[in-house]
Amino acid sequence: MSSVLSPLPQSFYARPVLTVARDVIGKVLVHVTPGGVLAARIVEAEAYRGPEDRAAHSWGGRRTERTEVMFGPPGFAYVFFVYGMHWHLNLVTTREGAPHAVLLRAGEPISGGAQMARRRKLAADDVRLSNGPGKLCQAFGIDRRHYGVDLTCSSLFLSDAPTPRGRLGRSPRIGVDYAGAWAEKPWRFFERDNRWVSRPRASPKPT
DNA sequence: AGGAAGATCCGCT
DNA sequence: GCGGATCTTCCTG
Repeated sequence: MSSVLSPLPQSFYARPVLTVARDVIGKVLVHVTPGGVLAARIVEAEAYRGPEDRAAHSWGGRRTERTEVMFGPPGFAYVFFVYGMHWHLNLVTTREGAPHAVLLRAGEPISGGAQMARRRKLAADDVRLSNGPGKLCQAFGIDRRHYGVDLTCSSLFLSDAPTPRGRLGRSPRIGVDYAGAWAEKPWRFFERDNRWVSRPRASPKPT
């Protein structure tokens, strides 16, 4: 049904970043490719709220060629490259001038599993297909070409959910230990008891 | 001009 | 659990 695979409007993104990060859990990420339609329920996401949030790339008002899209209107894709080999996908939120974004960290495949498996070199039922931000992008074929695309009118978009989400979990964000007190903020949201979540619980802290 | 670090993943122990 | 892979981006000197 094409009705369940239509882009959410800009108004979905034009809200506080923590609200969007929470509400995106259970929504469906869709990528229409020549090889077929890829779709996955988002089960894990994180909010990044520059310029005050030290964990955000837009921290301190850093406005560069890379972060530029975050300073624009909501509903666009912020795609960046890390660790020399991984791409990450963010949703720009809130309003123009507020460099806020939601990182999509994991998804549960519901369509196009064969293509995802081919890209990931795994079996179609392997949880490692998309249980992490880099894995999700590789499975979906997302890279620099998707930087700045309008998520309300592109082949890449977020669709409303055909099924309700499960219980919501919260924890500190992953991999931002360098951010001091900001690293402790519980700005990671995930669907509890879903096996596609990258880490079921918050990572233990050293004493 | 140079270098350090990174919103990670994978394979091995 | 640990370290290597791999390269873009940004800050410093």
